[in-house]
Amino acid sequence: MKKKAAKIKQEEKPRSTTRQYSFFEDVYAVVRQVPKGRVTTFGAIASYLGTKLSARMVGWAMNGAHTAEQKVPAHRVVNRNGMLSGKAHFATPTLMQELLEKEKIKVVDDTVVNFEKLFWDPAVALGW
DNA sequence: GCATTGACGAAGG
DNA sequence: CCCTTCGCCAATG
Repeated sequence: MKKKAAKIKQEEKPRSTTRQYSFFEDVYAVVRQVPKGRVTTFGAIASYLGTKLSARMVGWAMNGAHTAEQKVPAHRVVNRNGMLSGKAHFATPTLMQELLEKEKIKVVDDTVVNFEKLFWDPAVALGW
């Protein structure tokens, strides 16, 4: 992977509007690294990127995920409850769940079963 | 350029 | 325990 968000923390980026993608790429990079059969949360990603206080931005980044050139396994990203909060943003309301089930992840009532066990923390997996 | 919104999250009522 | 409010920051109207 050419792009990595491994050491964004030390990156001192200007808050200029010139960023355009920096933030988004970081999110995509992390999400793409989520192992199959695992899930992560907006908060975990946000925290890893150093913007834990604004998990919403991660959501926004995901909003543009479908326009990303490279696929982004957005279905592996759920909210802190393990709920498929973004399922409504997929092509079909059931697509997200189907993709997860394809990875052996059980989904009941729009929530990932054994979410705590399947939770993949980028801060830990990628090395904080 | 101000107001509203949003795939979140934590706290308060 | 359910619902509302607030914070965060970028995008959009």
